[in-house]
Amino acid sequence: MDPVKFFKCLADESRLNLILLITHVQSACVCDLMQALSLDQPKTSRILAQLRQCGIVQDERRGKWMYYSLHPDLPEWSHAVITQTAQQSTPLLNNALKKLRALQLSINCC
Amino acid sequence: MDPVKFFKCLADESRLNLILLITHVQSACVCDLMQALSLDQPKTSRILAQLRQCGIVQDERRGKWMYYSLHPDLPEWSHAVITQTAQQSTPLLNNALKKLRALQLSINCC
DNA sequence: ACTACATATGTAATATATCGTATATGTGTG
DNA sequence: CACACATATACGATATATTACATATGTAGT
Repeated sequence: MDPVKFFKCLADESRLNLILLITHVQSACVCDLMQALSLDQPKTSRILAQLRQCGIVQDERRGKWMYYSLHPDLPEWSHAVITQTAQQSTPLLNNALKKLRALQLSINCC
Repeated sequence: MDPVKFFKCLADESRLNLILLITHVQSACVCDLMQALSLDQPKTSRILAQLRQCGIVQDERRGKWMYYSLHPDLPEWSHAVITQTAQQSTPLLNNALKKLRALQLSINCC
């Protein structure tokens, strides 16, 4: 994992929030993530693809849905950076996390 | 310290290497840093200004020279991220660190 | 005050990243 | 196989970041 590429992924509000949301809930589908952060679908998908290419997340298909989670082979140092950061809370992230958890409990989708 | 702004500072090879060099040697002047990384003077100075504005480093004048060091008020989480990353070694950084230490021992400047 | 040296900043050109929109792909269901 | 839904990608427009070069500022010594 190249440190510069890694930090570029964290250097954008939407990307960072997606990473932190996934870190908090272990695994989530695109539709829940985009709703939680009020992002549009192409943007969400594009960002997740970027994070996947970088090795930060992995995807897994379950029926129609794609589930994203932190990549299990993430080097320890980068994993540590992410968990350090996940403990920092911003209003936006807190709010999104609350929404995401509610979505995951509901039976709407996924 | 806004996480996104912070990670933007780390998301560039020159900026990251400057931060990591400073982390390793505690304190260094601009001329030593630019030589160690083979960067030109305006670029080095501009980057250090950027990092200062972001609260990552502080500067201190000693005669003609400006010394840069990590900012003492850096929040714990960002300090942890930097030290985590500083333990990762890349050939470029190792080489620059060796050069920087040699420069700091010499009596050429500073 | 003049000079040499260390560092900082202005500015325009260029490169890079991001976004919105349209469209494509993949999956399950009738 | 037609349709609905979830997700992915292509592409042009726009914003943002980076660089190179010139020049400015600050400091010490004479």
